[in-house]
Amino acid sequence: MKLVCKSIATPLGRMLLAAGDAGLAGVWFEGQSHHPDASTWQVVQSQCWLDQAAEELQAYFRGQGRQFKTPRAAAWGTTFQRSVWEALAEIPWGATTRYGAIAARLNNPLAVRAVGAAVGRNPWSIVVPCHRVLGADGSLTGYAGGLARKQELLTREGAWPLSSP
Amino acid sequence: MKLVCKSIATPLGRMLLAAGDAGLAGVWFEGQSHHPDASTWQVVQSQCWLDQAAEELQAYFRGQGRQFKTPRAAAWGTTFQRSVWEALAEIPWGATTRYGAIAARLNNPLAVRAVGAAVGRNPWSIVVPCHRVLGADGSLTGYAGGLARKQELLTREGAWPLSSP
DNA sequence: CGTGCAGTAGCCGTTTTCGGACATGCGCTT
DNA sequence: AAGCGCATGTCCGAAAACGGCTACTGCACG
Repeated sequence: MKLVCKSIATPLGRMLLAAGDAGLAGVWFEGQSHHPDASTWQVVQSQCWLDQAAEELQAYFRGQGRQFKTPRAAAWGTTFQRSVWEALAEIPWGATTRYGAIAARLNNPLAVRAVGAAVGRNPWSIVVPCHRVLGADGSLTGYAGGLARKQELLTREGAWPLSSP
Repeated sequence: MKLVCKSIATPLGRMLLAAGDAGLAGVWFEGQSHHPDASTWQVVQSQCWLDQAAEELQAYFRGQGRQFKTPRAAAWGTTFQRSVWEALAEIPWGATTRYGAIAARLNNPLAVRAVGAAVGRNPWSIVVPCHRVLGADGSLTGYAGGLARKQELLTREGAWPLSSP
């Protein structure tokens, strides 16, 4: 699948958006870990899904958008990873969950660590809210874009610091 | 690259031809070793390169065609493998060469064994005449389509048994 | 006696590493 | 004459290492 991409500015730094014909392929912070190799993608000014996603992201940062409706088209990922990402996508704005809870939902309660690894490779930063997953004790644990961004995102959503541990 | 394919009958068994937009992608005996996974290719009745190659193959088997002019478009292969396949393509009808000779031509005389491995993965059976490569002592050594076919091809070209070892 | 913290040992999918096996041929030893 | 070791690029399988984790343990404090 051929991908096109464009970069946008956000309050948390520049982000790169990528899309194919079928939908949004990914959203990454510049320089975050697990950033894919974008050298073969074609940089464009405008594209259907890119524009829609950019618009929704800006709305999110203005506090005016609480969910993303741009269709996603996974360009990578194993079966397990995709099932984790799907579960992530269902966490509503302002809510949080735990790695263990996701593992349990997948009927694989012992695969907690594997879930952590999969969450870390979520290709759609913010859009698929991997930042809403906390450790069993409510700690931030980790974030591919850096813990500072994770905390900032949760604060903006009023989900940090935790009210009820 | 999207590939289309079709199967044809030859005196040595059915063969599968595959092609992309730019040219012939490969020709394999049914069930030969290193046969690629064709399950995602679209089977077609007719296509520019497929038709030309099929015609040339039939002419070859009738003894009326001694070289193939259908353009090839490699869909796989490392740099090393492609250079080996290019060298193979230059062996004329009725002639034979040795694995060592090819390695020498590539300025890599020690890579004899690697040449053997690469020859074995030649995607264009017959069209790129990997059957014209013999062991240093003139033995048949191996053929992805089976030694019987290799011998039959060489016999048809009057290159077997060897006249001058 | 609680409480808190550090260390530890399992859990599981993915990634990375590693060791052979090959469509060989030359040179050297037995 | 037959056998062994080595050199080369690639693929493939097995094995090990590596994480955005957790629950449990043992120990040091009040």
